[in-house]
Amino acid sequence: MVDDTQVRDELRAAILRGDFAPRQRLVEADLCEQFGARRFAVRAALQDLVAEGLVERQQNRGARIREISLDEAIEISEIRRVVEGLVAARAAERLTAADAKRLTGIGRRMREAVDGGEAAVYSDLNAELHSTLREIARHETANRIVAQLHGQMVRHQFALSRVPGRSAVSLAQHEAVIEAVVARDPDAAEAAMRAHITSVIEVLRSLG
Amino acid sequence: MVDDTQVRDELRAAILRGDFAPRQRLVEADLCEQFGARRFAVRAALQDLVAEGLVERQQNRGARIREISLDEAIEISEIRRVVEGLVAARAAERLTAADAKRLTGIGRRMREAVDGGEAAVYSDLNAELHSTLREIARHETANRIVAQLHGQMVRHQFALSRVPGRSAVSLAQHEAVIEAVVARDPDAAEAAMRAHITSVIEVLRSLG
DNA sequence: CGCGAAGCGATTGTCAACAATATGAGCACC
DNA sequence: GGTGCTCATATTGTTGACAATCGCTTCGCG
Repeated sequence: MVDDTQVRDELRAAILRGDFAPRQRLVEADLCEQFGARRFAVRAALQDLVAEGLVERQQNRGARIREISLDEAIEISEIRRVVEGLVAARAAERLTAADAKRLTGIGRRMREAVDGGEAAVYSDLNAELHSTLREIARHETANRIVAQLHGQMVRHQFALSRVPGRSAVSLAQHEAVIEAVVARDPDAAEAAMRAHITSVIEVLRSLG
Repeated sequence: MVDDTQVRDELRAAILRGDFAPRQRLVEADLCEQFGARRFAVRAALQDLVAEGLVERQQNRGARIREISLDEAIEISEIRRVVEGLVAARAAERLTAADAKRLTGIGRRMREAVDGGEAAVYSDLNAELHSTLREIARHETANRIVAQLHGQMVRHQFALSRVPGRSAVSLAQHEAVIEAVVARDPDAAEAAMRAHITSVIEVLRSLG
């Protein structure tokens, strides 16, 4: 059976993968064919993705991929700065010995990836670090918000990763975050995470 | 004609007004009658409110008012602490002379309300202060998130306002926020707002 | 009397057809 | 050649009807 949450998840994955261009129209009939679903399910999926901020709808003109401007990407990053700061602080408070091992392992692999010039690997580790911190922090509300905002940023995230020399700067900041969390110092962890995302915001500004 | 956004807005208003109890079932047919709408529109409205976190749905068992536990209310307040901190800082940066006048006016009326023992008036002014700051900050993303989280908190907010001696403590904190914003000091404004919401969180914890 | 199966009413989930609307092409007219 | 109008077409919005499912009651059987 074709579950409507399945259509929603597949469509979201396709959007995050970059299968659709910003402002591209999402014609319901086409999506039905693409996902082998009924129009009813597609419609429900679209409504959900509107709520997630990935899709926008206009009365009688259907749905299209929402375009996130650079200004909005900066706003989103400003929120992420404070919310992920909270996540980092809380991870520092709740850290177990096993968590510490995981984090230092990610840090080591990050350094290896940067030294080896493996940009794609580093990008994956970046995602892994942030999501591991969220896992450690166990803050459901924060996780939901960060996940949603992250989804809206995918396209800009890609642009970020292509800025030359970015990974070296980013690596040092990530190591500072890991160090503070492993030291179980919430204030330092929050400050380090905020410093990291502040630098992301500065790069975004420089792209304007 | 009965617009489905209209049903959604009315239903949301009813929930925020406290017309429904937590965990109360929302039977589609009843809502149709109550709002004079078709089931189609009610269904779409419910789906939107699920996304807003006010309603929850279970397969084949329909929708009910989502109950927000005290723990979750604390989590939500932790997010609000950092996001409204950002809003306050940004309001301090963007403040105009007219804005300053509005804020000091709200502060003066707050003090009068507390001195006069008018709890309801003070509660309204509280909401007005926070929303005025959001207006001044003009941070769309933050506003959306705060509005959503605030909606989920209504019931607990009510409990808060009934804590004896709360308004005197709260007044001083609000005045500190206003003072810092009017002084155009972003860091002080953020700190003052965080201190304010920290105290809200402590009261919530004490209720557990 | 206890227990499980079957039936029932209430409610939600799904559908295919129909209505309403926007968009763009073709045409008359200036 | 340009401009505004009309109409065809593609697409979305809405409907009432029907199917599926749930929780509960009742009934049969040991």
